[in-house]
Amino acid sequence: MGRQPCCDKLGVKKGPWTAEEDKKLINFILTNGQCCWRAVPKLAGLRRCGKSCRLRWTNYLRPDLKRGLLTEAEEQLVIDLHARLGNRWSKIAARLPGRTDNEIKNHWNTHIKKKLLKMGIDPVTHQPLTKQPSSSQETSSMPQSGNTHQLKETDADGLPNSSEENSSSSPADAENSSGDESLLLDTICSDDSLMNSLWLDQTPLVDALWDSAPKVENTSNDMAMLTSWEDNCAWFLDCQDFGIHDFGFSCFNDIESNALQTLGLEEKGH
DNA sequence: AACACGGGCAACCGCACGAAT
DNA sequence: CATTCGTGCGGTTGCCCGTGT
Repeated sequence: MGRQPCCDKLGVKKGPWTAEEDKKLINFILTNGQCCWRAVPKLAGLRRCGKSCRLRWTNYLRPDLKRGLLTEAEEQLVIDLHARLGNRWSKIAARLPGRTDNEIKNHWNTHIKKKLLKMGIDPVTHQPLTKQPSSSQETSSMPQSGNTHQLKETDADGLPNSSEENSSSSPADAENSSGDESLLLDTICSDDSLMNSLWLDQTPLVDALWDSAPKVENTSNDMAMLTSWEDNCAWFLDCQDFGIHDFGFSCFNDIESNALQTLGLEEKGH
């Protein structure tokens, strides 16, 4: 059963988004909410694929996005989550409100991977790189095998069993139970409360994370979050001319609780 | 100053999955 | 139950920009 393309390729614009298109999209979403992405381009007056609109919104335009480089703490959390979840970027991103899977994925590929390699850690398996050239080749030349293996051995949703995880008794842990690995994790996870939250599958860990982050501009203040976003998207201020505050911008007023809710739902949903 | 190269990031592509019909 | 549709996800690509020669 052949799938139809998500949109007719004819007349669909591709490539970088213009400020004008951004404005149109955000104006539409704020007016109508997120529903039926396929219809969005038409209704919003965009010559874009619905998919493209969704991506643009989720990865770049969402008001609750935290722009800028990942903090040290965020990076460490990503490393640790990756050790548990593998390349399930959306799951990892769900643990870092304000960050997108794409952003994390890019950051992983461009920064963290190298960092780990420098530290002598295999970014795929999270095992210390072995000296034998053949085995290191093995590990790095089977991109997903390690991860898929890990995934199969974690929960269906890829998250650790709360009770078992604390005692590092998961198979994945057993797999990674070399001294070096625990040393790495110890180094990474020096914050006990943070790690407890993590393994207990509690979203507030991110708050702890942000609180512990040295240069966090938003101290769980949603307006601060908005402000930082506005700082990064000067044009967004223009959108106020469209009457954003009139049509439901309040939906972003309680970003943190929304994020927590969303995360809770997501975990149940997946 | 000009060119080549590499890194970083935004965006696209194709597949998978779940809901709806 | 089979099929269709919409969406989400992960991998990959391509462009832009900074740096080195």
